[in-house]
Amino acid sequence: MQRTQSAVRYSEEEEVLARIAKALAHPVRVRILRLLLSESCCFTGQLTDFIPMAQSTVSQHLKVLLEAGLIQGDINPPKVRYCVNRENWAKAEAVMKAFFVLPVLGQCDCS
Amino acid sequence: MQRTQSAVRYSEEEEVLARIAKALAHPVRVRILRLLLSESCCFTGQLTDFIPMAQSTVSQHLKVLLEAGLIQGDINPPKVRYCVNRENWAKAEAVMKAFFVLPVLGQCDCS
DNA sequence: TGGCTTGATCGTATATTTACGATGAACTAA
DNA sequence: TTAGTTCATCGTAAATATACGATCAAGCCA
Repeated sequence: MQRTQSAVRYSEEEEVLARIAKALAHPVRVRILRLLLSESCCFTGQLTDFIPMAQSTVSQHLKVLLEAGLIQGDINPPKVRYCVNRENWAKAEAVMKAFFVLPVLGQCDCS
Repeated sequence: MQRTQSAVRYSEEEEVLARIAKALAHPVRVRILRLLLSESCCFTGQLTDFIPMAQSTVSQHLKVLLEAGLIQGDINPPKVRYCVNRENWAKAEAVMKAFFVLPVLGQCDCS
């Protein structure tokens, strides 16, 4: 059994899926995405009305989603309107689906 | 705009999805799951042959997946055989699917 | 101009994650 | 019993994530 490291290289799929998952890995970001998805259109700082957290914290989570490409912002001072990035959202869905579609093969007598 | 906190409560769905996503949020864990899924059956420490990391680190990642319920281990000393927990895997797939199935509603003129 | 609103960013504290080597526990084989 | 194998756990270091208040920037309105 190998016991030391030797430069880990991940495949594109591994990296991409992990990156998407990381963006979804906090309940507040899940909520933000659901709010953006369920509203008829984009959203603004009303987000902070639905999310009982400091404004700066919400902004930080928005940044994470933004950097993951899952949302985009329309700067319209003094307001900013956020919405789901449809293209990347579809990509994320496809990546997730492809991952879960892998069948659990064969029989296994694990306890 | 709200600027201070006031006890954040998340819905079950928000918590569950974030928990699953967190388990998938590292490329090595994605790889481990793919290995377990693609092999005809369970797996053992051969994992460390496919993953160039310290054995203790792989074990740590296995623990994360284990605690998320995505895999299970069959202790068969001195070996341990891991496999995907089919039931929870199906649940995870359902939760993910339900999340992504939310349509991106309406039109949006975000930049 | 001065003050208001919105929202990002900064500085900071704390918690969690990630990685490693070393060690320990459990069982097998000699 | 002794030695070897497999794998978890411990201890630790470094990086990242999370949350907050304070502040800054941009634009509005009076």
